[in-house]
Amino acid sequence: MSTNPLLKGSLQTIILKLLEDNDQMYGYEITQKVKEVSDGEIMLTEGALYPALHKLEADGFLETFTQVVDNRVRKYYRLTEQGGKEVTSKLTEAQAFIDQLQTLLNLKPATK
Amino acid sequence: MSTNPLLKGSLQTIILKLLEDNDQMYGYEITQKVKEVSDGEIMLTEGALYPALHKLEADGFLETFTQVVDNRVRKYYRLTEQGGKEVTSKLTEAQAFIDQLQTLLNLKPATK
DNA sequence: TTATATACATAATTTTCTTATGTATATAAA
DNA sequence: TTTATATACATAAGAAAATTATGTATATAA
Repeated sequence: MSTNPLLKGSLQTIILKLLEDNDQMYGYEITQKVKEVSDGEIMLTEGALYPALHKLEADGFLETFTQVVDNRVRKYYRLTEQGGKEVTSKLTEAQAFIDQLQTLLNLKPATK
Repeated sequence: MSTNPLLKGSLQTIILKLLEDNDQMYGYEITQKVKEVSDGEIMLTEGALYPALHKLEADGFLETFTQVVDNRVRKYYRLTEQGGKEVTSKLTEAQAFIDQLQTLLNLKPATK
């Protein structure tokens, strides 16, 4: 439960980037990966994750296939070609945002 | 206009930080300052700004007073003591968020 | 048998924006 | 002179994107 209001807006970008690095992932795996990489600080809630995945699929950025493992269904997501382009675009946007925010908040790391 | 979905959640922090640096500011002045510092890339809309200011005041972080300049009313905002503490808290949170996001998106500047 | 982990999903609600609209004065341009 | 732009506030309608709460179902550890 990230309780961090600043997470708003960055979820799609995080999902797309993970799928660029990992080729194919299923929802639960994404939550665990984010938890792991963020040292437990960012916990994706299902109520945010699944609708976000569905929207990215509806927008044509992700495609899916299912697989049964241990009698449980996993729904895997993979980037489409359009999704691949979208990652680049979203990452550029994210970098610009971070730069602007750091400038506005005076959080720029000292230039060396 | 900023159209940047990543701005979501950072507006309050931006306002509080500006008021930490500038002692007292009025709404329109804040929009111009943000525009200036961000090289015109971030345009605060009134529909976002004024409700945010009102909420920060209702939460006890800001206090107000009005002044008439050239027959036009300006509503100035200033940090309360509680607001002063809130800035520190929000900035810490913002820094943590930026760090996590950069890690997740592999945007960390190379460590030297 | 009970709690926790794995795995999906949706509904109700809240927060926080965008867009549109409204009021009003000052000043520069046509 | 009247029209556009800038200054200055505000709110309402609607959309986007979360949180919180539920719900279903299986596997495994206590």
